[in-house]
Amino acid sequence: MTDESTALKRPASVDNVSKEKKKSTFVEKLEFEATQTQTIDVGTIADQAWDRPPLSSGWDRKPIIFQQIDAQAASYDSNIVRMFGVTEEGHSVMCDVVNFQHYFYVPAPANFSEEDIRPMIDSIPDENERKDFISRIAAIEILPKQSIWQYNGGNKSAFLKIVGRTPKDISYLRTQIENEQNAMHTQYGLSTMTYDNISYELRCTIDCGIVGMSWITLPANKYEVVEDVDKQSTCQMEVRIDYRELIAHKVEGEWIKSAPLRIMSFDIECSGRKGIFPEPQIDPVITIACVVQVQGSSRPFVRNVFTLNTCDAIVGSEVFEHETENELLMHWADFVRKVDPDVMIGYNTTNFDFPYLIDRAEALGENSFPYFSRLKNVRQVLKDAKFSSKAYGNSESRVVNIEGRLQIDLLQYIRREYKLRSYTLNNVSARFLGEQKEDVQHSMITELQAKGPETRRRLAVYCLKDAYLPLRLLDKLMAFVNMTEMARVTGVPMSFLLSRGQQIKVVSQLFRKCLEIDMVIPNLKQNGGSDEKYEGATVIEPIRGYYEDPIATLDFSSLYPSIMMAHNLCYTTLIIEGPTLSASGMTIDGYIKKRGLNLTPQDYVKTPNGDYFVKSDVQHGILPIILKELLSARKKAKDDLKKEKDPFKRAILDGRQLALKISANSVYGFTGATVGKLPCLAISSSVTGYGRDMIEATKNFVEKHYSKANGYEHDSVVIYGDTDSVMVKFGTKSLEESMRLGEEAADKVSDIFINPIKLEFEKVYYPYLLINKKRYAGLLWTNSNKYDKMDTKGIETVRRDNCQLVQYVVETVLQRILIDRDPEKATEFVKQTIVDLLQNRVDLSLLVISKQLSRTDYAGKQAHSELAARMQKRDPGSAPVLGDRVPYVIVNYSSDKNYDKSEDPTFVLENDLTIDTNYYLENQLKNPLQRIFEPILGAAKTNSLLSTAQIRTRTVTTGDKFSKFAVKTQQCKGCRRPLRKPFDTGAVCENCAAEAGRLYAAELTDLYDMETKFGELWSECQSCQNSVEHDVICAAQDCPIFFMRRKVQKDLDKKYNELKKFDLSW
DNA sequence: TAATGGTAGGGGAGGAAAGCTTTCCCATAT
DNA sequence: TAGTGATATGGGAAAGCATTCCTCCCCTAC
Ligand SMILES: Nc1ccn([C@H]2C[C@H](O)[C@@H](COP(=O)(O)OP(=O)(O)OP(=O)(O)O)O2)c(=O)n1
Ligand code: SF4
Repeated sequence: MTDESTALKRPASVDNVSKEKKKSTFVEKLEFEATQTQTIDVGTIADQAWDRPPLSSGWDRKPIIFQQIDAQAASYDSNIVRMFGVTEEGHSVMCDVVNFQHYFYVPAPANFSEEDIRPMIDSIPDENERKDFISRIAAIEILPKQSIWQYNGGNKSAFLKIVGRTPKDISYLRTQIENEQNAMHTQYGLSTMTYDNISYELRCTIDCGIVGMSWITLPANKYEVVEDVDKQSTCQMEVRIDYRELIAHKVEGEWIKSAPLRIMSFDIECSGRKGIFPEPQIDPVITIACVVQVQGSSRPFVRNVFTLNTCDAIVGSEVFEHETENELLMHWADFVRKVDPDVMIGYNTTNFDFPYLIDRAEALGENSFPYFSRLKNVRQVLKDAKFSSKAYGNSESRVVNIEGRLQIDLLQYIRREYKLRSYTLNNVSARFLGEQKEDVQHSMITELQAKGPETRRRLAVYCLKDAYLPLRLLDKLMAFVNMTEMARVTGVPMSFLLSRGQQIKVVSQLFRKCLEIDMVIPNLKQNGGSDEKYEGATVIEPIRGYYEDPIATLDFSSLYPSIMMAHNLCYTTLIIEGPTLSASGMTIDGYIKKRGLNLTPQDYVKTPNGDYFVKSDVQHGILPIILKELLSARKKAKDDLKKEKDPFKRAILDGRQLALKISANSVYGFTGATVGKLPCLAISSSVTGYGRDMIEATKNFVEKHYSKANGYEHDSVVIYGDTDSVMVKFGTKSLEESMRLGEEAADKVSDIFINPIKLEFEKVYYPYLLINKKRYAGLLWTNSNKYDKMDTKGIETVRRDNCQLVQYVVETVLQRILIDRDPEKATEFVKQTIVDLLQNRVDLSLLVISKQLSRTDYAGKQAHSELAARMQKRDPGSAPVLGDRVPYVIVNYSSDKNYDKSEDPTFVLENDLTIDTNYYLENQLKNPLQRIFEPILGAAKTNSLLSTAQIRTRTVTTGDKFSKFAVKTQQCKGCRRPLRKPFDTGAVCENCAAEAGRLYAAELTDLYDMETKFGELWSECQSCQNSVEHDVICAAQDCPIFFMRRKVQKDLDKKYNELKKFDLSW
């Protein structure tokens, strides 16, 4: 779509170039190719350096080899599967996979043959219904297949494969057959149980062996080229191929490589009214910035900004100015089509940028705007989507279809992969990129936009920076690489990784494996999901206390997956569930005979849970195979981790192996998911049953073997253990000795169990503070020379539902106790902190608590949910929504309920509300500290440290108790006596008037200190915003600097006023 | 055309329930 | 405006309060 209407009013003016001499450091960072700043062709943005490489002639007679980025059924109503991808040279490809026919299976009735098919269908009484049925059928075949329940009642081997054309046909046919009233069922005994209904999005890719982000070869002469005039897409190559002709490459050898994908990151700015979040019906889009980079390269090759109204030039970036918003939007859409990105990324693009652009264009009546996908005639529309899972929480989003372009919203990725207190771009970039990001409020954006080309330039630079950050995050977090790996290992398209859960990954793998061995999966009727729970793992009752001897930790590696592999637990190997067998009153022998199964007692095992499974030499389970693959991918990741030295990269690699571990554990979880596609509690509860037996056996073995009775110096004690681990006190004081015993014990225990079950000696805690189940801390040693780090589990240092002050204090206290071994120093620190807190000297940012808003219908009132509701009333646009974390502080208020006292930190700053320091002492600090100190100092000392009375005396003696009243009743600056209004006009009372000179000087010093402090903060912000010539306008909620700057500013104002009073009295 | 891995567990907060004390009202004795 | 003895005592209901227990919720360890 060429677009003459997006004429640029004016190329970036030449005058402005001179200003570039004094550009900020950020802009210099942005600068990469001076040639790119030349003036731009008016009217069109064709012929740019960013065009894809031209096709060589005769390409259509050679094989097409490309990396596929998205392969999904084109629609519910068609049998075309549409693939988009990129070749190694960077050519864009769209390939329609044709002739694929969707299908499902039904067990054939007894003694059924080809000849019976027609009469059976003819038995449908209603003529229209029959015709409808027949018209949707493409074919029916009788095929030998096994149900995955082969031993558990489903030992049919002949299946009818019902072939339709489109997913819609299949859905119709299935509904007919599953209906118990249907004549084929009542007259011919056709089962109403259907098999192999996988979501149509995956069906074809599974059958073709295509996994997410894999390479495809379209052999020469096997594909058909779509002529330019008929092209539906904007891709360079548009072809069609029969699904049987394409070659899907396994991800191995050379096919591990990646195509040069184009990633475009963008960000938009909207003007807003004061205190109101921008609304697309009213508030215009004023700036859009884009940065485009090839995956894997280190430098963007396009940077540009689309502005409303004029804007001064920016070195290293193109500036496109527009007179109207319509032009701006249309020009941007045109740019997207021209630069043709394979991947579009940003921060919160799913819930903000894309919906805003589309809604805004609609509000402006710009109907031709929402066409920036790779399909020319497909409109981009918004659809509401909900996601709900225990692990990822509940959330709502508005998704937009952009055919052929992957969307990666970094916010969503980071939310899933990293547990953070706050997910604002400011906080995320501070954490991962080590730099604060200034945050400009919407009313300020409006001001910048209104003033002139220079401030608009500032806005544009700000927007550019925000557009570039997601790219840097993508790179630094290796998000694209990790997602590619996950898509390839689990087989799902990359887009599923952010929009779907764990189930779909398991389903994808399960169906692939079943297809290979001719097995079919029943479609269980969704019976509303019974909320049946089963018994999980054992947590050994801890022997609580503070241990100054080394505690060795033994841990089964990948416990549940290895149990499933060792005992061959799978759908395909289940003979019968324990409860069912006992209900029937039969013995297992009797049952096997009755079923006519050819199994001897050596062929199967009974799990601790009482269920029976066949051994792997009879039938090797599918789940164990899947697990093996997942674990080997994990092992690779763990090996990379071992090699890496850089701490940040290690953290990233750790995340990668963790994601793979969770996927493996989710295979177990999937069998226990009663609301899932294929629950099988026999498997999941057998797994946990084995696990319980194993931890018990391990504990017993260790305690029995390492005992005086057995010739050792001490009796060992297992002081704690959770699911797959035991913490052993061997009794020795020597670190080396405990490590040696740990190694040895791990080997001995491993020998008891079947492969691949393995107990590993992991680490020694020394010293070790065991507070409670799932709560402990200790110094972690993996070698006896130097401890690795302090490790804390479950306690406040790793939790996000308290304030950072608590985290900081607890962390410091633990360090002083565990590392310095100096509890005295720890108590001193606590005392000082409490004094600081009660005297309001603790920075507000340390007092912010945040909790996730995880539902819409809370049963009771909660601090965070009530605050969210109040904020909703103040400004609906900026209030937290489902799935967001709500930051709040507890302030003094007339109610004693926390849900009344919670308040938005920014609101607190703006309205000068006072913090309820007592809450932070009593409800935040006290209990966690008590739990730590008590095992070490004893109850008496701890109580005296933390008792209210003691704290009060300590605090009062330090004075300054009146500071919080200072605002209300004016006091003499000298003696603090309340000023008597008519007599004492100035800052000091009559009595102190003589001393006024000295006091004034003291005040001046104070003021000077504050000004210095403010100056420091100010210049910190200026360096953050990379400009010393501009005022600081940032209001970043997560930045501690912001809070300090505001507080000092307020204090300064107060001081000025006080000093003014001196003037009066003199 | 729905889709959502599992269980165990600590700990904070709110709110109902149960228990205790105080207050109030009434009947009765003097 | 109509009706008025005064006082002490005990019992029981109602009200107020503190405590306990349970449930919800968050987030974490496996
Ligand atoms: N997200 C998780 C984490 C754990 N588990 C279960 C299955 C695990 O096998 C078992 C033990 O958990 P670990 O955290 O010790 O993890 P693994 O033993 O699987 O891996 P490894 O110990 O090798 O890191 O708990 C689970 O179901 N889901
Ligand atoms: S407050 Fe200052 S340091 Fe913090 S993000 Fe804003 S500009 Fe940067």
